[in-house]
Amino acid sequence: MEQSEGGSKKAESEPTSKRQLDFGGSSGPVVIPEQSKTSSVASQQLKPVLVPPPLLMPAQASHPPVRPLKPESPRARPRQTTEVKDGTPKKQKQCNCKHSRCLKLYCECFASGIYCDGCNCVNCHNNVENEDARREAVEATLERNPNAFRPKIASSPHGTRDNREEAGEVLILGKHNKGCHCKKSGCLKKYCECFQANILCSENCRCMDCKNFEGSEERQALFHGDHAHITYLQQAANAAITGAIGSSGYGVPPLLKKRKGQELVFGSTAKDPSIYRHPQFQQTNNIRGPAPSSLSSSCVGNSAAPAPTKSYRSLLEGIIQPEDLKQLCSVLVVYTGETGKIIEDRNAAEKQAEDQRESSLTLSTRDRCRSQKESDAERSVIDDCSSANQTEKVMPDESSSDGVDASNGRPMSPGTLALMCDEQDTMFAASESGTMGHGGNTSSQLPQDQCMTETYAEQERIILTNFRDCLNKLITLGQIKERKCSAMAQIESEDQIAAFSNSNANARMDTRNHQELNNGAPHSQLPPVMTRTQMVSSAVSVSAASHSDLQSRIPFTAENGNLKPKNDKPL
DNA sequence: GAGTTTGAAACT
DNA sequence: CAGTTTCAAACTC
Repeated sequence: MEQSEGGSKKAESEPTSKRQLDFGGSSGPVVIPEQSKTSSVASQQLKPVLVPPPLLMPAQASHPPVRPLKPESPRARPRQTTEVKDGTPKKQKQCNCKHSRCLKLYCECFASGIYCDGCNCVNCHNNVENEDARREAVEATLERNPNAFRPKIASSPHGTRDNREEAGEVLILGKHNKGCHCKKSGCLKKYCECFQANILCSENCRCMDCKNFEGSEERQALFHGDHAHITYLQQAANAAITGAIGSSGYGVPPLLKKRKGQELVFGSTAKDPSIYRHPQFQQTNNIRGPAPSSLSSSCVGNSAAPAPTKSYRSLLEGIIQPEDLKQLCSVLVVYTGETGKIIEDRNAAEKQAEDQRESSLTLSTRDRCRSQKESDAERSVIDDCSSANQTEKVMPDESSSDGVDASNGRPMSPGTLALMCDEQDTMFAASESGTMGHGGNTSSQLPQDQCMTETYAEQERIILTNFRDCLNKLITLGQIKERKCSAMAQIESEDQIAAFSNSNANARMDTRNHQELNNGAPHSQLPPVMTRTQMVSSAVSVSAASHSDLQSRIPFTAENGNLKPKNDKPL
């Protein structure tokens, strides 16, 4: 090992000026200004802080992992932690390295990209005076791992903001890039980098007997009690961990314990971890909490398969994607165009009729009644469309291809425009121009204010009614999926128990089952699981069906920007 | 504060 | 890439 070369206890010898340390090229750290001292650390010089680019977010900033905002172990040695409050480091960590010369990632200062300063290390080379050695060490480290100085905690699109957690002043966002590999700590101690960074373990982790997942009773307890309570719960957690580990090794429940070189019985070979996103697939070891199932408790992963994601996932997550929403919005936009077309055509017809009658009468109440009747009829037609059983899909740009966008001069209500917010780029401008009419001649195309109001109301009613139906369909689909997941989980659990009770049993059956499930192939005992594509297709087809059905039922077509009755049907 | 435990990093 | 060793922080007593 590299050992002492004349202990240079550097704390007194080093300047603490900000410096750009060379971390080997563009990936090197960026100096951030020395933090102003706080009263609590007035006696301490803050180190020049160097963080790898990109600049880190407060909650995930340092590398190694930031200290949790809460809880801070009551026994934590005060001098060691980099307390972060409101993103402001209050105190720099001081390492105690003895054998690494502070030139390896063992050293938190070095790993954080900062010079040692005021540390208790021995034979430190992580200072200006040993810049060459330090640079070599940095290069060697980067050679081993190019991301060595990058943040370990990546913000995650799947990060969760759980109300309960937020209430407990804990923000759980991001995930560990490499994941932890804890075996004995239950990921509820600061040994665990995830826990230390105040994040949930993720599918990147290969930990055993993980309790650092959303819904974990132990974990929640840690974040909700007062300090004494936390201590008590920590002890309880310790007891739980100790007891769980027992003589049999890791705290994986016997039924679920992973045998070395063998897949974890439950779902270790699942290709799609999203299957675990259902709460019923989340870890519930020793938990009788929110998670309704007693399935897998271990987040033991497998190199071939990521461990389950442990944060709560909506039933519709993975089914409804942003693009799906966009599509749905597009469908709504189409409806807007269609209904606007209908209404405008109706108005035009009315106007024409009026013109023909000319000076005879003013607009009669009879027309009003007729308008109302028609709108009711149209609404019923569209409502009907919601349940149409078609599978045609609607492409987002279909509205434009139909020539039924707002550029045709159809009025759009503010509410409808709001619905179209996601279509701003392509739709909003068009709708604006549409509102203005061709050539911007508003007065010549728009009906009277009263008619506009009625038009808006009617249009919105139609659109929103249809949208409501779509949402109802989605709810139904989610419920279907929930039921299937529940059934699946139950049968899975029974399979495991049976497999383990049989000494010859192994994980292959479960593996196969999971593969089947994840491939959407029929489970031997289960109805086929609806895949995301199927769900989305179904959901979208609700809209698409409505749209296409609407198209076929609406007695108008848009040609050359003008509305014309289909088949010369009379209005 | 000494000793132990733990898990990441480094090494083989 | 898996197993082992080294290391320093976290933790216990």
